[in-house]
Amino acid sequence: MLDDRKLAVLRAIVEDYVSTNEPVGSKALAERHNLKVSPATVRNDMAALEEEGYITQPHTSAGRVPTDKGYRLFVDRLSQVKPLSGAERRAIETFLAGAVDLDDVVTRTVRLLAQLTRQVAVVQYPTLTRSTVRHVELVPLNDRRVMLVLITNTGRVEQRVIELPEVVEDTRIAHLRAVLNACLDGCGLSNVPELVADLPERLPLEDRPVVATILSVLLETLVERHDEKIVFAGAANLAGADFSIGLRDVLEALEEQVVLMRLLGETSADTPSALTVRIGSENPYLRGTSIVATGYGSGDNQLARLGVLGPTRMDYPVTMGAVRAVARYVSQILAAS
Amino acid sequence: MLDDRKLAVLRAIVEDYVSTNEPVGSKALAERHNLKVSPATVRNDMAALEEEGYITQPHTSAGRVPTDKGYRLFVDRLSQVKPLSGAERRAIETFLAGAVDLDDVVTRTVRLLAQLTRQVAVVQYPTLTRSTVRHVELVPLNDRRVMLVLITNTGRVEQRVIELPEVVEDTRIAHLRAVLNACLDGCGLSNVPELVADLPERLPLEDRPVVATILSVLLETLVERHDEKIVFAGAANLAGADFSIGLRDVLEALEEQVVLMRLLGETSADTPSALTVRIGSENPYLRGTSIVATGYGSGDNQLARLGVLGPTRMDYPVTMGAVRAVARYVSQILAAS
DNA sequence: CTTGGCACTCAGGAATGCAGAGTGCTAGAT
DNA sequence: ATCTAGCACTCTGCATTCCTGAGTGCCAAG
Repeated sequence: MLDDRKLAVLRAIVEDYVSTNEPVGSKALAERHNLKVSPATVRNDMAALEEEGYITQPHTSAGRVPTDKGYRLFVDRLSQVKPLSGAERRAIETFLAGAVDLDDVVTRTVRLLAQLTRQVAVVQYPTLTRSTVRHVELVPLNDRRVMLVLITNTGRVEQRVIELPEVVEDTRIAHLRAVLNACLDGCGLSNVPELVADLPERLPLEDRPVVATILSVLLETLVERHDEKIVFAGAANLAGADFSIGLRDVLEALEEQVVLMRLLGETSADTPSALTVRIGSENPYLRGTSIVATGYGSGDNQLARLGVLGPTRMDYPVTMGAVRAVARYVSQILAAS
Repeated sequence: MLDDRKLAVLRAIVEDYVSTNEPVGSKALAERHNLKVSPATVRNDMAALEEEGYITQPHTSAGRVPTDKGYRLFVDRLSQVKPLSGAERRAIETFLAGAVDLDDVVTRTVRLLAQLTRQVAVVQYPTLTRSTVRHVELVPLNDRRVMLVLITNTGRVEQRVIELPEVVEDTRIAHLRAVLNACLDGCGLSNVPELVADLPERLPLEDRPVVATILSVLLETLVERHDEKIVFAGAANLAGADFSIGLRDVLEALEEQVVLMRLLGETSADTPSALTVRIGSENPYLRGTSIVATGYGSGDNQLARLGVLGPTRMDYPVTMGAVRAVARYVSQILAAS
């Protein structure tokens, strides 16, 4: 049904439309991409492509525009991910290498990606699930309150203020800290609940209420925060773009962590580092936008996801190249620290 | 030059224009605000106001629109800050009370303010300058690296990974931690530089390179980060509004911490909790927008600033009320913790 | 000082008329 | 069987024109 030339025509339409933002007609197409056939022939092919739903015309006697289905075919079969230039690679490397802590890595990454793609970049904070406890710290604030600080091997720091059920002197706190660290140091976060389950029973009776309070906060910290945090940058890039839906809706979605999480999607279990591309209506949460995302993290230790969001009319090869490259570099940085 | 009626006319023009977004004419004005004079009289007053530069007409034979100078007079002399409703107050209180840590307080505050004002809200993280050291923690990561964690009495946690110049065993680290805490615990952050100045000299010779490294990072953390962090929310509210400058410029400014800081402005030394209103061209960094900001923090311990940014055509009394109320509540919350 | 009257101005919408790009179809060429 | 050329047709976008209504400024009278 779709011979090689028709595919070439589709590819040409996508490329031209993406770069010019104007419906592309048969004549211009035949000229610009030396297809060696006449506009009339191209028109026939276009009619066939339209019949199949790959392209459409905004109105009679206008050029053609790719549909979501057309972009999908383009991404799957007609395009190649475009690698970054050497200069870009070096820029990424030096920019990310300057980060001082995890927060900084994430912030720099998201800005970098936004600048590179000229779209909105989204980065999820590394999940705690797969990381391990590096240190647990209890800091007395006054005699009824302590601050719990949890440090992971990925450099993430979680903090919570805990109201104690009774007055506790600093020496007892110091002792509890030692107990906690002995119990948890180096353990995977996902194992923490079982590891601390019988902890109260192994301690003197008078410590149990305090320990119970502390543990409940600790567990809460783990489950509540474990992959919620997510940031974006490059909203300014939305200003020019035109979405089928309102700009307002897009901005609202960006500020809603939950929606943003859904947009980035799940890392598929088998191929976590594969690029996911969701085009227009394929995306149930924010139609009219496209998303290019991928997991990051070193090897089998997938940490979280990052990607970009933009209009359906997007330069997919370039965007995919940038997302993939940034994911690799940030994985590398995180693995090193 | 400006008698009472002329001022009343100006107030009416501002109020009508803000609510309708259309140039307001003499006839509509005389009707809606029972001024008890005829449109012709109003016209004369308008001519005078225009002469003085308080209002202007977009084109001949259109109604009048306030100028920046007009808004300024309105804010200074013709309007009263509008307090929030009881329901709003309760909503603020419960929403902010649910915060679990400083990060959460700031995040909730900025969202709340955005929702309340339907503008873009901006909140600066509490400054370290006036806060005191609650605890310094050194966590060994491996034999050449430690993580420095600095906890302040405002609940803020700063973290840095430090590369040590030589291999250092954990016991030495523990000792250094004790020394640092003995030296700094409870001290104001601004005093830290002088307090640690002679620290290397008071330690055995072999510890000095390590201590020097740690201290340099510590000092860096203090100066670099001390009031840089700033967040915003409610960008979606920009979608409808029309600025004299491009939407893109506004979004870009919002993502630029430095610009944002400038926009919020300095807390004036004498009246730190006063509302600052900067209107349109009064604002050198982002003309065409207005900013309503104030300091927050309890009593004489001013922590930082917060405010909102919106189009010049803004409901100042309501916005000012919301900003003031939120600043008070967040001050209260922070003072309690 | 206020008011009513009046002529004047101008933005914005509706109607009109092009010009150009692009299409679909058909008949002929390869 | 496929490609090509030609032609009539359709439709947007743009400029032009016209008209209406809101709003003004000025003046003379109350």
